[in-house]
Order: sequence, then C-alpha cells, then structure tokens
Amino acid sequence: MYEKKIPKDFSCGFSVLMEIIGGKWKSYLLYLIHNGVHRPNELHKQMPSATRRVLNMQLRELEFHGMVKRVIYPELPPRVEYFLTEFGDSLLPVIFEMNEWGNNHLERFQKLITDKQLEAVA
Amino acid sequence: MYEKKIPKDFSCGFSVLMEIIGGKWKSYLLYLIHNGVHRPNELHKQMPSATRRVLNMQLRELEFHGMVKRVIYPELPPRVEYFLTEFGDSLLPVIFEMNEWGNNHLERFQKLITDKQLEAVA
DNA sequence: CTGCATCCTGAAAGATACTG
DNA sequence: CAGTATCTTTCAGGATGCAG
Repeated sequence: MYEKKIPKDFSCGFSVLMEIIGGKWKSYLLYLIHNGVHRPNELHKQMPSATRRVLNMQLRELEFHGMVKRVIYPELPPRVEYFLTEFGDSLLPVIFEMNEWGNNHLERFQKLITDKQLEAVA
Repeated sequence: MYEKKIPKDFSCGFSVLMEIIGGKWKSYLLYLIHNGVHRPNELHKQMPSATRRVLNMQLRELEFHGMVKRVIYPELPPRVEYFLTEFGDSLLPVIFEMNEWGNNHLERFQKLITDKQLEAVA
C-alpha cells in the first residue's frame, strides 16, 4: 500500500495521499489556508510550536505537490500569501472525513491512552 | 491539527487517526487482514520488504488501539491469526476513501515526480 | 516580514541473531 | 511457525542565527 513515509513507490493511492499530507503540519496548514489564513506569519501564530523553518518547508512541499499556490507581492515589507489550488480544494473533503472519524472515536481513544498511562504507573 | 507523527495531543480527530494508521505498514495490514490474510507469515509474504519485527510491532500497536484482535491457537506448530474488530472495520471506509482520492490523482502525481526527477538530472 | 543555512536530536524502521 | 532483544541507520523535524 505504501512503502515509506516518503516512499518511492507511488503505485497505490494511499501512498500518494500520505506523501502529500504526511508531513507533521500539512493537514493543518491546508485547513488554515482554507479558512482564510494566508500569510506565513499568521499561519505561524496559529501553530506556535512549529518552527518557521519547518512551516516553510512544508508549505513548499505543498506547493510542489500542487496543493497550494504561493503569491508574492513585491512590496516593502515583503508580503507572501498562500492559497489553495483546485487540487488542494479537492483534498479537503478527505481530510475532513479523516478528522471526523477521529473525532467520533476521540473519547474512546483518549480513555485508552489514559488507562494505558495508569497501567504504566501501576 | 496534529502535532507529531506520534503526538501527545490527541485533541483533534486527525491526530487520532494519524496515530492509528500513521505507521509505515498499518493501513496495508488492515487492508490485507480485511481481505482474508490473517496469519503473520502470510502477511509478511505480501510485504516482503518489511521486517517481521516491524510487522509484529505494528500489529501490536493496531491491537492496542483496538483495531485488530489477536487470536492464538495453542497448536503445534504455533498458529496466530489477526482479525479486524468492529472498530477496525469502521476505519476501512475512510482508508478506502483516502486510497481512492490518491488513485484519482495518481497519474498526475507520478508525472509530477517524473518531471521533477528529469529536472534534477538536467 | 520574508526565507535560507547549519547543526542537532529523537523516534521509526532495518539488520541480525536469538528463544519457545 | 511464532516472537523478542540489541544494535545501527535514517531522516523528518527542531533550534538557532543570518540575510534580503
């Protein structure tokens, strides 16, 4: 199905999708951009625990994969904005569905983790 | 949305889902088990490039997360089989959808990679 | 504000060899 | 056939600092 986190074999759809949204912040980036957060600095404020460097890297990857478009305004101070492409839009429903499934089982999952931690202590 | 490949913050559904199927072979394992491949050795044959050790680890994680059930037959030679739980079943549609989206854009993506590689050579 | 260059760490995955 | 125990490798992601 998929061979590596960054596989060489993209023979199945799953591997392709994982390649595109497999990055640590990519899904969130897509989500935020979709919701009107377009500038790098604003995106960063929404996920302070991520580094600007990492954000840039992932944004570039998303750009390379055709999910977002990078628009540069030749101003001073410099301004850059990211927008979803049609391709990127097409992915949103899938991400939302993934998120929804997770939310549907969130409590169960958190309980699982909590119990496990209690076990570990005991 | 999600903080780490193996995050500590499971406050959003996406992170939960990524925790569960984020492993290198997990989605494929679920898929194979769903399709009637139940025994570790058979599973391994379907993905020879994975190590038995890694497969075991990921199967155990899937078991821990309640996606699969491990059944041990006290025979000689020893036999073990994995089955999807209801919980695991509920995830399949999502995985299939992810796979379908990827397949729908597979050609485009492969072309992208190919072109990129040609670029790199030039 | 924007991004890049450098170095570093940690966790996942591979290799190998072992037991029941 | 099943699984586990080490050791090593790999690489995405983090920390920091500089530059346009």
